[in-house]
Amino acid sequence: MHNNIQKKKPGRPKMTNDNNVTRDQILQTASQLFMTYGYDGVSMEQVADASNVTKASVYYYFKNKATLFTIAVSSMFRRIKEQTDKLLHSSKGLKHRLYEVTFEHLKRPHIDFETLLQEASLSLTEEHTEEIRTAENEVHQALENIFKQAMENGEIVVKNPLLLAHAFSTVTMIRNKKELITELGGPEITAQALVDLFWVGIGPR
Amino acid sequence: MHNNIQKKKPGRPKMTNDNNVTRDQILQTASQLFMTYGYDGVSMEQVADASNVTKASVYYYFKNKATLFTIAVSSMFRRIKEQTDKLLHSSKGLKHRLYEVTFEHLKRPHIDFETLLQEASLSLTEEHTEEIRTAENEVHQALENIFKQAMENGEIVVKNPLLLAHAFSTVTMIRNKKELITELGGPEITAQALVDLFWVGIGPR
Amino acid sequence: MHNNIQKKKPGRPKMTNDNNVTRDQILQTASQLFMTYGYDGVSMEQVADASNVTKASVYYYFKNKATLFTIAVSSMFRRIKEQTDKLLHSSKGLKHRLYEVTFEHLKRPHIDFETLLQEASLSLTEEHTEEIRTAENEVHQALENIFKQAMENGEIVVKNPLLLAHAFSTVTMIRNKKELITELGGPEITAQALVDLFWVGIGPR
Amino acid sequence: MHNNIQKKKPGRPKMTNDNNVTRDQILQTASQLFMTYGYDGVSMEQVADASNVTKASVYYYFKNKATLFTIAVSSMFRRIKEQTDKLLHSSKGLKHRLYEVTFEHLKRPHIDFETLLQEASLSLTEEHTEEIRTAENEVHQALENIFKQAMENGEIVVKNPLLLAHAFSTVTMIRNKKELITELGGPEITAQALVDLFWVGIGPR
DNA sequence: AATGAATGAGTGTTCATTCAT
DNA sequence: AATGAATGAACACTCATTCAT
Repeated sequence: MHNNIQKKKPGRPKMTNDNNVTRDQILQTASQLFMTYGYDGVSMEQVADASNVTKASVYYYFKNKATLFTIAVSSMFRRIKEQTDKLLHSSKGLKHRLYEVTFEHLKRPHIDFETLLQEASLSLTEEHTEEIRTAENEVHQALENIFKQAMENGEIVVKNPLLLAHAFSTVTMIRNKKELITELGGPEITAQALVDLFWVGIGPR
Repeated sequence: MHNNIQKKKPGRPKMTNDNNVTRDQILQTASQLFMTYGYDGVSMEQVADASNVTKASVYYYFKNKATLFTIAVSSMFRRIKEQTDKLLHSSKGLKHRLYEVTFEHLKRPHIDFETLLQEASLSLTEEHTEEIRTAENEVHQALENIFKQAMENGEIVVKNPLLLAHAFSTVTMIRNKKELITELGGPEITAQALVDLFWVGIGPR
Repeated sequence: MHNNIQKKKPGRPKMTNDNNVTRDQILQTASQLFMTYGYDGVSMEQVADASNVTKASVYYYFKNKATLFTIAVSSMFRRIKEQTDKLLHSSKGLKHRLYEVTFEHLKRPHIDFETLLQEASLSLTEEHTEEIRTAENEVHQALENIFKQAMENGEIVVKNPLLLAHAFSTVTMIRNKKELITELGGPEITAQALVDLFWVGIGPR
Repeated sequence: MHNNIQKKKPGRPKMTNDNNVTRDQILQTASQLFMTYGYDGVSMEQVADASNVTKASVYYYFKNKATLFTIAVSSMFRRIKEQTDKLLHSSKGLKHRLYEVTFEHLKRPHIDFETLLQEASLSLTEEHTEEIRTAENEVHQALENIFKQAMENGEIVVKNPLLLAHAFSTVTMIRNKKELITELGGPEITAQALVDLFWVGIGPR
């Protein structure tokens, strides 16, 4: 519209959020590092080096380590939630879908969220923790939704879908136990066995 | 029982490694701290202060932090193993015994062993890790034995007792999630619900 | 006087160094900040933020922090000198004029010039220091002129007007000692008492 | 006394406060540096280097920079107070004693206390500031006592000894103005002239 | 004219470790 | 057996400064 006189803004144009390659690079690098080595196990210099920028650049984008951690972990949770959500609309049976979630999980290297959070909590503010918890809950709710859907379909019989979601996401934490997984015959077989265990329980028939 | 009679030895008792009150004090303090705050989250000074000795004294008894950690964690595992072993000889049904193990677990504050180990692993030598793994395995074997016994009694039907032991010890890690536990109605009810879930599985009847 | 007639020039006025609103804004903000928090106590980012521009803009107008400081402080000295000069032509008695200078001083928040300069001196070049000294001297000379005038009028009896000027400007530095000023009954009374003290001395009559 | 069985304390004997050469070395070095370059102008590394110890050693004795500053400045004030107290009992006339105080002051290199404190105040806690203020007040009170004594002796006629003490300690701050002092003929003459000025005032006779 | 991005050098602080006593 | 003193290496964070746009 000719009414909108577009005064050219002075100065270097700001990168949009979607188009900030450096920031994204740092974020992705940071998530991986934090998931692998924990909060204290990762230094800002490590993050910088692995992102091919300087330490000061990391601080240009993120106020401090706690903030970087919070944003990195939260955005990772959101990616997981979206993956899980997609499964909700899959046509396959629940058992197979659980297998897929478990398998994805066993492949990725990471440490226990809960422990990670507790380790970091000394350095985080209330708001940081809250933000992460919110993102984490979204994952659990996505999982809970899958279970609810299966209940309505008569696929499973269970009382407490929320506890189920937690238990399931926890049980899949048998990871990094490389020796055990190898002993059992690799990630595929382990995933299959875990889901089976979960599915039939251990009580007598 | 004549085993329990503590005959007081004459003369000044020799301070052996097993009979050193200061060393034990440090060890116990250290385990608690490591379990609560992780490896990096605990400084040698903290351990010293909480043990009412000086930092240098801690180094008098333990060569370095990695060694202290290894010994502290291993001896803690051994204590847990003994507790679990006692359950093996209990006359109660398996389900109740699982409930007891789960309940004990939910009460104690601690972080995920696996994560803890991974966090520390940067500082540990091969031998350290091996020593801890050995102690940890003893716990799992004790648990596995309970499951095996139950299989022989016909109490449960399951294929893979080792995986079962791991899965069980992992699932009980729904701890520190105070909010979830509260939301579900406290540790007793949560423990009961978890065991139920494990017992009957989630598949259709 | 025809000198004062400001003929408005035709056409778009050229932005000269003296007629740049952004630059002036930065300068004024900077003087205040430097006077309040000292040289190291003020960062270029603070100056930029308080001036509603970006850090880079500050560097567009001023080569570096030392230059900004020099220009900001010097121009502030020149403003003070002009105020002091006006007093020279006042019809009131010297004692009252001293009271006014002292009172103005006690009201404004600022730190010791000398200390400020010494703190900054590590970062300043010879020329910078020279420029500030020159501006500062002008203030002292203005004050010296007031004293000289009073001597000629027979208002005061004193040997060394320059030392007097320094001593006076120094003694008025009893500021920021809010507690003392409050204890003595506020800035007006303190100003009066200080001038009195200076006027009659402390020796026996 | 033979009743006091002196159990030899284990470990390296603690250095008493009077006999801790390293700590004292750091303190003295720090006072000088802070007085010369201000709070921000002195880094912990500078202090360490100038004290011939490592940075970590400085932290062994002083919790942080603010604490080091507080203790260094306070103990310096206490040394000054003791010097001033000695003058109280001197048999010489007040004018001569003032000359001595002024001369001592002009010789030593330092920056304005008030400004120094304000600069540091951003980093100091309430308690730190309070501690320094207390030490500073002791100096002023010692000075006030000298003036009171002189009043009782009929040596001087003045209304407000506390203001006088402040004004005097402030006026002696004409230091570091090396050029001025040189121009006037050296510290001795400057000190003499300042006291004269203070003594007779500037009003007409 | 004005700005977003990026950085090198430095600062305060912590911590595991050593050593003489 | 136990300790005070001392340190090197690392870490989180800041800041003055530069540069392409």
